[in-house]
Amino acid sequence: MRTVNSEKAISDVEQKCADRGIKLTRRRKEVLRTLVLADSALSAYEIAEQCNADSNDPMPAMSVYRILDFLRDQQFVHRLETANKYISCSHLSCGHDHAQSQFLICNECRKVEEIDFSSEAFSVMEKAASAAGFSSISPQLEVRGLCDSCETS
Amino acid sequence: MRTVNSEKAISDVEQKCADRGIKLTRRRKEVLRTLVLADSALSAYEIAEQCNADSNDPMPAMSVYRILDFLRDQQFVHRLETANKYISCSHLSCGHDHAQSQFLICNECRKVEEIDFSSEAFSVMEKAASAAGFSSISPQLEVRGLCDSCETS
DNA sequence: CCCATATAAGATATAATGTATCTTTTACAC
DNA sequence: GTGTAAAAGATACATTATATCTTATATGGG
Repeated sequence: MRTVNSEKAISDVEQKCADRGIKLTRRRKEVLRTLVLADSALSAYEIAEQCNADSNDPMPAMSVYRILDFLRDQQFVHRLETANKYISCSHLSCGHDHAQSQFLICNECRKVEEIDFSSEAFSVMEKAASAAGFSSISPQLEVRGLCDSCETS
Repeated sequence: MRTVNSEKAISDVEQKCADRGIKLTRRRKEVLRTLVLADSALSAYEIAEQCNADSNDPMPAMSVYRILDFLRDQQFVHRLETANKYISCSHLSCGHDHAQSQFLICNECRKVEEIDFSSEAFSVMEKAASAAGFSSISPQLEVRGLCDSCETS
């Protein structure tokens, strides 16, 4: 569990919500905390399960989906389209915007790294896309692969 | 419907199967033909539906999944992980291998283009991945975006 | 303080996608 | 023809997600 900066991340999110005039309700905080503490990306039903493990007030899966929509709108959480799973943004405590997000996903251990590709890589891709008749490309990119430790083992 | 070279593509696949000593059965050919004729990527259940529209011998969805596994093993078909859909390989009639496949997917009209990124783009990404602790990355890449005609409209 | 309103959450049903497993059929070598 | 292996059929179920209607909570204006 990534406990070290978790509470700071959550209070930073609370601050951001206050700034934006939106509410980080108890339920929303539960979902966010679960994702921030998780070692890996979680499915919506896994999130519900983990929330319910710690609490006697069960979180229905439907609420998780609604809350994930909210958290994604606010860029606190990302959806990994290739995995049907959700992960907290790695920039919860940063002051600036992170419109772009690129993920490396290990096919073996499912570890996920959120990285920043160089703008060079992005412009190379945009050029290729443009040549193929695509005028713009999404800032979220998911690249599957093998992490170093899974590669060697 | 992309009828022009469809029959050629299918007979080329038949030839490849013969060369590889594997069977392109009637059912497998039905699924492949459906994908080759399709204007867009299809879900497994859409494939079943389309096969059944033309035939009075119903294709169960489970068979579609099995056949898709086969066709993907043989690289005749790709699975779009970000869309949970399947699409025929655009190189069915090529003689050489296509271990790599990159897709541009329009978020608006769902059009899919299979392209070849420059090896330069790939090596830039590999470098970024390596810096983040990933020793190898998948040759299949899916990039979402907007195609020219959806962008302008 | 109380009510009206809006937002959030709860509850239920169901759709869409995919896997597991066992049985039956078909193709093919002998 | 018969035995074997591959393919297809059939059934059940798991997982992921959406639709919709109801109930609860918060918040601002009288």
